[in-house]
Amino acid sequence: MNGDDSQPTRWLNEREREIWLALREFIWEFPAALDRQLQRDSEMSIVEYSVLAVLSECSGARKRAGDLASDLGWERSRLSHLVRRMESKGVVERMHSDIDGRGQDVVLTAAGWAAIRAAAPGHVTFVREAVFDALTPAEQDVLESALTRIRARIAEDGLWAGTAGPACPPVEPTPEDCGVEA
Amino acid sequence: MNGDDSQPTRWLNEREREIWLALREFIWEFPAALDRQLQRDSEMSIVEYSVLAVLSECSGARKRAGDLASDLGWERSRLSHLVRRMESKGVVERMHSDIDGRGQDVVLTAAGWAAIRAAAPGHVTFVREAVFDALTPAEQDVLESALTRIRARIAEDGLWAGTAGPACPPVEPTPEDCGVEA
DNA sequence: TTCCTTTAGTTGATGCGTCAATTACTCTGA
DNA sequence: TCAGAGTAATTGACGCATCAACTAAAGGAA
Repeated sequence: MNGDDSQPTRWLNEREREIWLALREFIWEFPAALDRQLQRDSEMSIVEYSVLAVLSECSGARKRAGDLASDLGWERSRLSHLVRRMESKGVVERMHSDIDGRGQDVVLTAAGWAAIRAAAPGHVTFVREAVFDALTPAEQDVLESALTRIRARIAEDGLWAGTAGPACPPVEPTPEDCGVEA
Repeated sequence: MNGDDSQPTRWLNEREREIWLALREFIWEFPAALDRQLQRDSEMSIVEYSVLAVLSECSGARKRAGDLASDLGWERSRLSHLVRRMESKGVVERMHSDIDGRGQDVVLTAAGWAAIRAAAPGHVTFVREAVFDALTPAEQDVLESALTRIRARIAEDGLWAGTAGPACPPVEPTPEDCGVEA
């Protein structure tokens, strides 16, 4: 796909332009809006939330740094920098792995648990009200299918990088599972 | 909307979680994919492209910095930093305004024209093939309507910042309009 | 064991966006 | 005509992401 000069460029028509502008605005503003909601209500960024969320879902609230990075679809170094900053805020800790001398585990602290438990309801409510309450189930299906097809097209071209993993847990964070007091 | 603790949080169910993960991945990866395509094929970023695109569509390929910033939905300072970098690459120039001593006009140079004319076909083709060729017209309508409603919901909450303007011209850049040779 | 390769994670340099402060100019009203 | 308020744009500091080294440990083969 693309890179073929033999055909004249098919420019967008008026209707397509409208749709494209809506899509374009959406992809720039929606992530920023997620960030603003969390910053406003919970004083954390969406990326910090993502880390806490993934940790809260794994047993012992503890995970190898590399696994965490690949769950999130991030580079190791991005996670490393972020974990350092989060450690200084006291929401996570680094502990060296029992099984691999090179490894570092990232662990949720009690403060981290408190932070994710406080932030999750507001975040999920925001997503539910902004997205799910705004769309019928049929529209939700079309949306998912459309986005998935767009993704597949771009992946064919080798331009879809990440499996920007789970994160933003739609399920309730349950410290009990991990032996940490709520 | 939001901020109401009186009702229990409505967590996402399995189906909603699936949809949310698809949407979430999409909003993080799609902008990055646009950037990669332009970087790969035209050695420019999507934000540089946006500036060139807006300029290419205005008469004289020249526009007040402030107007340009608001067209793009950006802060003035972001544009100022970017224009400085682009000026050093030779694709735009700054000239002080005739009508307002405080003002600066940003002007497309001949090299800037060449750059946008070379990049636009590939970019538009990428968008067409990734988005429009992947969706039926009915799906395109649902998509636009869904995104617009989500946007409206978030705007009610005061969390939708920008009118991330036009940019990424779906129409062919035409230097003739501006009295610059192709 | 010893050497070599691979892997885990960190670090520092760089680039970009945001925010607050600053400069320079315009506009308004006494 | 001049003081004060408002506006246009720039600048510098800071936070975060990316990339290219770099350190340290694991794994494999002779």
